Amino acid sequence: MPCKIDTKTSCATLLKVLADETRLAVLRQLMKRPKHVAEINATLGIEQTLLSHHLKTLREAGLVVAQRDGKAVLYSLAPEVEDTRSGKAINLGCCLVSFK
Amino acid sequence: MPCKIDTKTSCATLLKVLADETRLAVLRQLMKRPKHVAEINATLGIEQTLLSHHLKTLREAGLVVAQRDGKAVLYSLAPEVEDTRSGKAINLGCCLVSFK
DNA sequence: ATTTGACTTGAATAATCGTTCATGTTAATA
DNA sequence: TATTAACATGAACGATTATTCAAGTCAAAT
Repeated sequence: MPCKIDTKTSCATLLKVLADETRLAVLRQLMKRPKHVAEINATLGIEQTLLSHHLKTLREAGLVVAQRDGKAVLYSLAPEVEDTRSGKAINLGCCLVSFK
Repeated sequence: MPCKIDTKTSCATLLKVLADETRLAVLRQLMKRPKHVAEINATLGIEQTLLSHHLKTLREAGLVVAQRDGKAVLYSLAPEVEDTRSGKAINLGCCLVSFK
């Protein structure tokens, strides 16, 4: 499935991806720096398979990108949604969600 | 049910309220000015009873406030979430959602 | 006092989403 | 090349959420 950040994708659809405790926590971590799955999960403490599903949701929405790093996978915030100014916000195109 | 904008309410819970096409459309209208239910629905074209349910959700989340006006009801953006600077954003406490 | 207009509410159903479990993939190591 | 570590996927199930339908409230007009 392609990236959801295009002209067709509604703002509500993208906000829905953001509107989850786990996924928000992941994004907040990746706003600081790229991390491996295990590292992300260290502070979450949920089942790895569940995190994997959430990461897929984030990927398909175009909010994060994954790249293999040995037998691990490194996740980072997608460049398209990165807020270069503050580094504390996520740019969904339709709206900007800024955290404190 | 009380207002959901308090310290206990998670950001995800509030974002979930925002993450709906209809509710977003309503908020965008109310960011401009207060409106009656019928006026809100004029541009939405959904069943009135359905809009009423969405308005309830917005009310319970503390995003909008309602006041009777004759036999109509006037809705406005809740003062707590209003962004006094831009007038184009919604302040959820945990984060600020700004539109273009 | 009844009717009408403008909305709200509750209950039932339909649709979507999150979680779990079993299995699959990929890359390094033995 | 078999094994293990790190992660992904698909299907099934349970929990939430959206939508509809029927009934109810409240204020103004008749």
